[in-house]
Amino acid sequence: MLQIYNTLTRQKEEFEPVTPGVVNMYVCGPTVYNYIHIGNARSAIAFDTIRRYLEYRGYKVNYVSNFTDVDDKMINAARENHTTVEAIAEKYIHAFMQDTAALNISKNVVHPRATENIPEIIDFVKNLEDQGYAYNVDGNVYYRARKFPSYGALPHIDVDQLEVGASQHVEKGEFAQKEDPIDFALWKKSKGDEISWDSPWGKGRPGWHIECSVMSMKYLGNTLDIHGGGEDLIFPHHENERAQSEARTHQTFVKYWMHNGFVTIGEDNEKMSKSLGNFVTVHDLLKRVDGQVIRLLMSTTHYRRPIQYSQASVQEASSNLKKLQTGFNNLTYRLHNAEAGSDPKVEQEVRQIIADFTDAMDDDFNVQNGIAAVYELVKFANMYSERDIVFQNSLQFIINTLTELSSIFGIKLEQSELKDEEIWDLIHERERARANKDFIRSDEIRESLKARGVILEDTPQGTRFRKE
RNA sequence: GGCGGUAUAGCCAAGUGGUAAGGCAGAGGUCUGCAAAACCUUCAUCGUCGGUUCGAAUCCGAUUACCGCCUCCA
Repeated sequence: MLQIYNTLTRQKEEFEPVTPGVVNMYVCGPTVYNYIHIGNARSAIAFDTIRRYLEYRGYKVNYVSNFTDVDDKMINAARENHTTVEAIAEKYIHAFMQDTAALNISKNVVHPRATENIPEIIDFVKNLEDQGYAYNVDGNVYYRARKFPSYGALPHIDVDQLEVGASQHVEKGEFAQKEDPIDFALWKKSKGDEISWDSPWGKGRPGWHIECSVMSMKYLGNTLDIHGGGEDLIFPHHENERAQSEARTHQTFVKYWMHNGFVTIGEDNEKMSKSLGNFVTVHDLLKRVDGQVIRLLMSTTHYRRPIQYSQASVQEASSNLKKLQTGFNNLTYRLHNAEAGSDPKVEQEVRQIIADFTDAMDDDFNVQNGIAAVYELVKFANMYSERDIVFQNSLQFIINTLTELSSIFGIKLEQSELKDEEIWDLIHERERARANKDFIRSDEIRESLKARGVILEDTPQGTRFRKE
């Protein structure tokens, strides 16, 4: 039984999607005014892993993640770079696709953009206005938050105790126009020559929250199974989405609200964020760290807990990735002299590990215990592949299982290949030298290949190689 | 000020009443021509104080520290 922690109820709940066998999930994507940092990547990775596990469990997953390609930050970035909002969006959406590909995030994602859904956004806002949930003040349209009875339920905030402006991020002028400080903008009047669209309220552009309501329901229906994002989105972003959407449809907007914890950095473990300026972009990190390492680093802490980013944590992830890859490589190497048939005890053991894995992941995606099961499998595989006699089917079963479980964490395991004939010649020459006990020559070859990134290891079954 | 989270070995991190999973790093060992890889052994009484209980990392109370949200944020 799969259980998911729901931010709304603050409890783990049994997972039952609206339509049996199908999961409609929406994950808030970035505002594309900059390269994504590893905090953004954490969110993308956490939900990609969740998605892959749901698919492993047999669900058909419809996954939508937006690009917010118009807002104040976009406009400012365009202005500072003397270019257009569209050009900024194109540049960083392209970078996003490259970065997430390097992190092996599934490409099977619908990526709608706010600017491609303006008519739908206007319709949505108009509907809220007609229902009395929204009001127009001089071309700015606001949502009447108190009219939505459960406003504050998702973040568990008592609206009357909200200390307005406590985060010191509110523009002072904005309050003057609103009926109530907690109201929020659905549609913003354009200032001067900013990017804008015609609307019933004059030229303007969408507010921050509206695009997610519109696009999620457009692609996934009125009730989403899962809506995810970083925990900083709980309030106001997701609460406002919920208020808008349920006011519009009078139906439950989301069954399971899921929020990931932050990536922290530095001695104080501060939240990494663009506004604090303490961020590391994925774009830069990929220049010196394998995407798979980042993927594993982000995959091995429970999604609701913070992850500390440091050199040490990267190093540890790197060691663990190597452990998986080497184990896989050694296992695959044994195939060449395995005997036909299978050992039922192996299958029994592996099935137990799979059960442990599934039990862990079913508990709100407990990846630490899930990955522990994978390490257990690797240990078992290492012991098995060193036996004198191994069976082909058993070996293949372990290989398939290891490949499948690792892929849920976005780790692609592959056997090293050597296409360079010269290297093969050297390997064969070394085998002859060893047979003649010419260890000087054989060590020389091993050293020279190591310098070229090819590690040779002698086993009772022959010389095994892997790429460093 | 309101709300929430976290504190377990050098580091990361499981574990919700019965005498502390796993990983990284370290130490010792086995295997090997030597290596490498792998395997084996070894390494903590759970922030502090008090309480409940036959028994608590796990429940209750208090306390300390750190982090986050309170309309920029994943």
